[in-house]
Amino acid sequence: MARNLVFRVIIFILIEKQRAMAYYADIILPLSLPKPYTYGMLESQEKHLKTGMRVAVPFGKTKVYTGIVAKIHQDKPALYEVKYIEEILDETPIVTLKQLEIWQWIAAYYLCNIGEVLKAALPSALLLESETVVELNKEKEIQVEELSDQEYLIYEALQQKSILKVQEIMGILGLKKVLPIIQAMATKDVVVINQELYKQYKPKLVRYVKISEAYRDQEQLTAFLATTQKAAPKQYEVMLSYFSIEASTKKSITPKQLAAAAKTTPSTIKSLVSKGVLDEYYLQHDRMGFQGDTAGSSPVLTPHQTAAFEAINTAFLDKNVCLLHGVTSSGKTEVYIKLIEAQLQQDKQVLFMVPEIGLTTQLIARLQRYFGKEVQVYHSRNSVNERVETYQHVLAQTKGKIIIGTRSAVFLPFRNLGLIIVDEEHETTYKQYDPAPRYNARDISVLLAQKFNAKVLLGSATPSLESYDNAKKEKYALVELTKRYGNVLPPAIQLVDLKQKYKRKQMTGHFSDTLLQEMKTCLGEGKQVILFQNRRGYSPILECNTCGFSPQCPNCDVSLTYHKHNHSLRCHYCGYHIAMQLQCMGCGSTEISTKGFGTEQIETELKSVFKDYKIARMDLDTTRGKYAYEKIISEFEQQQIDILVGTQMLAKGLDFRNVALVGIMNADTLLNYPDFRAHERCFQLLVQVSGRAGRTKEQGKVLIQSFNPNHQILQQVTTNQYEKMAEEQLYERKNFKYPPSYKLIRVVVKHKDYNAVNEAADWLTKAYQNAFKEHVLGPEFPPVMRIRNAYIKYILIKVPPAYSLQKTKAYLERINISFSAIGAFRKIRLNVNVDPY
DNA sequence: AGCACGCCGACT
DNA sequence: GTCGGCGTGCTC
Repeated sequence: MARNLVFRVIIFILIEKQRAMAYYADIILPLSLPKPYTYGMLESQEKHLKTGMRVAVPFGKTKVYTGIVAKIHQDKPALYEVKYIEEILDETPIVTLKQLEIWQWIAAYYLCNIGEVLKAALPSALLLESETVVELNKEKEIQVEELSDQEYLIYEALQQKSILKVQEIMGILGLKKVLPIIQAMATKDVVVINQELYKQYKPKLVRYVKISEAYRDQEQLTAFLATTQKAAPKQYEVMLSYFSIEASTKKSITPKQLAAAAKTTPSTIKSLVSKGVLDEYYLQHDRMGFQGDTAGSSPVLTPHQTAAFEAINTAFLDKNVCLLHGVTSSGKTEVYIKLIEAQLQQDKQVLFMVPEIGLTTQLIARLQRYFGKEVQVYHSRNSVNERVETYQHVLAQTKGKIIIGTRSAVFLPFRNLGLIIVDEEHETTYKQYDPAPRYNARDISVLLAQKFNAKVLLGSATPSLESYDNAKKEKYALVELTKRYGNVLPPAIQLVDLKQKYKRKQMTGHFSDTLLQEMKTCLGEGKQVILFQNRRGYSPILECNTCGFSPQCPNCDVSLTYHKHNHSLRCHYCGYHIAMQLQCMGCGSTEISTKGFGTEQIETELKSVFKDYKIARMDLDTTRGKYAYEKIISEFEQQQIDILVGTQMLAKGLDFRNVALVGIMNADTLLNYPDFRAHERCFQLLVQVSGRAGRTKEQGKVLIQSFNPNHQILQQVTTNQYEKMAEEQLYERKNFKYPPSYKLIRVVVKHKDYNAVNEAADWLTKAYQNAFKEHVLGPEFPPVMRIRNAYIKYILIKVPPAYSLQKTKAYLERINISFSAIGAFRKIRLNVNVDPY
């Protein structure tokens, strides 16, 4: 009896000890899962593993994913058996604790899963994925006769290519279900199945040559040169060139460089390498090296800029965020540079956020001129490997204290951040719409700065109403820069009444006589013109004059836009396109007219009026390639283009010296946009576009064509009354319960079945109304109610300022969970967008 | 997000 | 009868 008890106690202690020794890790997987998953680890792994490292873990039956360690603990999960971490992928953590905290915050605030945040935050090359690959089993003699037809096909393919991916096998067999076949072959030992974790990031290695150790010896070398001079004159040449390059530069020598210097081909060098005279070696190279001079000297500020600079510094003494409201071309950049300089002196990192990288080449060039290789650029147009390099530089603080980046740059692993500048803070590109996380990088900047006790400077000529409101309520500091650089006068803005012009037949196409006259004068003086029309293509609607039929997209609820340059009809939502129809698809009539107009049509009209001038167009269609933007911009800068037609791309801080006239073809489309922010947006866009005119001493001119020239917003644009506009709009927002007074949460219901969407949206609306009463709007179809064959319905929840946003969200999530629990609604796609603007 | 499992229609 | 479609549920 007593012995039994002792025995039991010993067993108990052993088990407890065992249990106490076991370590577990909560892993964030880059998938849309509600919470991290717990994995076990071996004792040897436990010693190395730290929070923030990447691990490879099996997930599901076939896949291996890269996850991030969120927590290491000793609580054995009671409800399931854990799987084990397959491999630790990092020596040191690549995600900092601060980043993990931010991820958590984003997931909670924007109502998404932390895995989705992870996917957005890390460069994809850091997230390896497994792929099932099949290889022939070399250990075994294969009896071909014993294979089935399908198995034989695979066997045959494996003779050609030693490793096949599952995808490829699907192609070979023309079948979707191939795994059972492969598994059968594996049990017969014909093939082996492997999980290939492929490392996506490859450092760029550059090949160099140097003289080998043996030939560093003078005698050896002289002997070699003596024999080569006659026998192989080319090789002799190469060696001479080698020494002359080595003498003049201390840098490493590439074979290409050497071949060029000796006027020979790489094969000569190859033979020198095989003779052992030259040695090849490799060095890791950065993909985005900055080669250029740094003028270094800091800019000299004008008195106004100095005042602003000092005001910002003073503001930062007691506020963490400062809004810099500086009119277009007031020289905000110089102020930024001064601020960055101050941070660098304290050895701090600086994040410079820009709305879109393609339009910032001028800015990058300017910053590089001052800060040289300290400037790193991070954006989605970088290749995946380029992004990894920047990520690692920021993490290790090896180089690049200044990061210029688009919204995803807020996810970089900063260590010692001192300042975040958000340029053009009103831009909507800071908000990510799809996929989740639907975050606003401007708002995350504020949070990120908080973590580092760093400062945020929001800069804009037309601040967003939220930021302006925050400044008015003294949550943010406000600094204004009201004078244009060099005291250039703001452009003279004039409205043109289209109603009258049409009535009096003073229109040529879409141009009023006033606009044409101004253009002629301007071009005659050798100046450039910018024309703005916020719609691409030739015309958005095609209509048959006989039957009224107009071609629609089969997948979306929109009419197809006519694109003249490639004679196509395109859908701007899903990319569907067909050839331009010469006959009506409904009745066969050839009388087809166009309705509405886009940039292409303006371009066409221009070409017939201004035959002697070079005309170019800048919109999504003409800026597709990696350097397409840059090309158009530099051509325009160098005045190879006289008239530039474009969409809102033109509005972004481009600095063209020689533009004297800006024409806005039609301001009404902007005003009539069905969105509570339409007026604010219209004002911002028009002011930004106008700012492109007259950036030198002479006053620029802006003409705004509109059917509704008395509209208050247009009036406020012409008189440049930002404050008045802001006050009025803020008042209206408050009255109609919109941001910034109220918070908005938009729930989007999506499915290909029309009725299912309606029913689901109705159910949800009722449930929300129960909880939030009159603060629920909708359900409502958006302007385009079907995209890519899926119907969409919106429900809007307005959260009053007095309500707790957190509680509202918790409630909302609970409703959404009960929604998904209803079988009939399970197929419905639901997404939640917090601050959907 | 995959992927397997299970149920149902089209066709050898 | 089978193949392959899609809806459903699970993955530590």
